[in-house]
Amino acid sequence: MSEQKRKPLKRSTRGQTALVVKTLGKRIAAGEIKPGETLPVEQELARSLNVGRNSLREAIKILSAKGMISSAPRSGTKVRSPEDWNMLDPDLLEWHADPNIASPQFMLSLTEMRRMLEPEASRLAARRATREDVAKILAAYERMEQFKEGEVDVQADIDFHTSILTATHNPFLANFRHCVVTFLNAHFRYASTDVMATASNLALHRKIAWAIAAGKEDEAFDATAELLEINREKIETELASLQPDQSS
Amino acid sequence: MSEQKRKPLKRSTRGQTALVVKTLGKRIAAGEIKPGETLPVEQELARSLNVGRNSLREAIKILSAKGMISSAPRSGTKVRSPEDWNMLDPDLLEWHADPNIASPQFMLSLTEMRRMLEPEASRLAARRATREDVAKILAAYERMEQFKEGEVDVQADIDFHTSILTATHNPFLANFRHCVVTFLNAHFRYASTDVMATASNLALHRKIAWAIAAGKEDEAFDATAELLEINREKIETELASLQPDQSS
DNA sequence: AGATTATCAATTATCCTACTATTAAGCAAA
DNA sequence: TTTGCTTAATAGTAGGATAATTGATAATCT
Repeated sequence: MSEQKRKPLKRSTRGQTALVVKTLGKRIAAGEIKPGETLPVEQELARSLNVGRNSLREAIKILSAKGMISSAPRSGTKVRSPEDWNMLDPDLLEWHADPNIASPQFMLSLTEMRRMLEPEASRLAARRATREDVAKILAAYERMEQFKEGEVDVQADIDFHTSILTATHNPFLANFRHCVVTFLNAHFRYASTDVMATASNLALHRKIAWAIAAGKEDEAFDATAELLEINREKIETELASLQPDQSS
Repeated sequence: MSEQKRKPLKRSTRGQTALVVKTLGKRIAAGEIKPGETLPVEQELARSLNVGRNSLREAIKILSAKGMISSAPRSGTKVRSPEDWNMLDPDLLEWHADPNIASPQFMLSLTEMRRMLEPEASRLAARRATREDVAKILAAYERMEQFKEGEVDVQADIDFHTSILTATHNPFLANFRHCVVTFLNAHFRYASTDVMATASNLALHRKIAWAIAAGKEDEAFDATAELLEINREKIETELASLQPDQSS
């Protein structure tokens, strides 16, 4: 028995912290652990999650950095109020977009943000895009075009809007791309694909790309506003059909 | 001396991690440690910062959560490209607004965001504000009004704009308050106070508050747009005077 | 009795040591 | 030059010990 390996456990030695972050983060985002509630004490929580105390603590620190929880000696670790959460953090966006968690309100709020930012972003892109920026936008559009009606390349759509945001050369707008990515991925899961893959949808994207490439600021703005307006209407009817009763 | 306590070191037992986060975060934000560069190995870095390895690791995890660095065994911990940083994180905003770090470009980008979001936010506030929301907005305005010409209550100004963003009942817009807070604080440090404490500035704020309270969406939008437009012009002239040569 | 102060105990914060798994880099063989 | 193996450097994980903070409780004083 001297050669006994004695560790048949799968016990991955890597990614423990990230796993705990995701587990707790999703539970909190889902409201499973409510604001104001106190988490179990370190030792107990670490044991129940099958990780060492260090891994748990590092996960706790990460969630604290995202504004979801706060710790203090003697008081324990508590879930903070949702208005303190950094909702624009990529992880929080992803967790909230989870099919089991995402609310219509979440999607509508994202849509509102897009309608405020993206038309103006297209205008700025038309003003400031470099040759490389324009090339990326056009390349993304061409990938969208190569798909037939009824099909849809979400990644191409994402790249299209992301490259426009990047072309504004405004770091905050560029960061907003996470919202767009989250929204489009979630929308793709919900919506019937024909919503995104219509000929008119493609035509509008082309109009935007050309306007930016030609430096026509107003046209870029208007076309983007039109695209998002159409999008908004579809979202609202889709969400309304998902839960027809809205009156309380 | 036999009773020497042998711990004359200040060695605070609290806040080590937060201190390391701030130290490294600011260094990275300032470009002192450049993207792609590798940090010293854990042991060495912990020693040079006078903290234990755990505290350092927790700080590293927090900075990773903000997108500033990434770690891997054998490769070390590297500073990521700025486009990966979560610029909307409150800490990153604060670090970048540091007088020794903040660039005119940073302030202009923030101004751009404000001009895109806040007029529309005022419109939404006019549409959705509850009685409590309106009360907070009016209270903040009254505090601004109580100051005489030439003086300025930055906190009241911050509360004014924050309460409007909250009144939109859009969690992403509400989160944008960190940008406004950062901007106003930084602006207050830079600008001569008379820029913010003019009678016309106050009058515009009152117009906004009343429009929201009365539910007049278009008026709220227009007044906010006007306020920010005036702001933008002042910012641009201020920044231009700070560094008159822009040609390369 | 009511208020103030002192004590206690629960909990996180920090530090330390040991061990593991990963992987870049160096080296040898084909 | 390419391929494959070995090695060593590094972050990841674990668990224990101690310190400091602070909410709760008991004790004391007015």
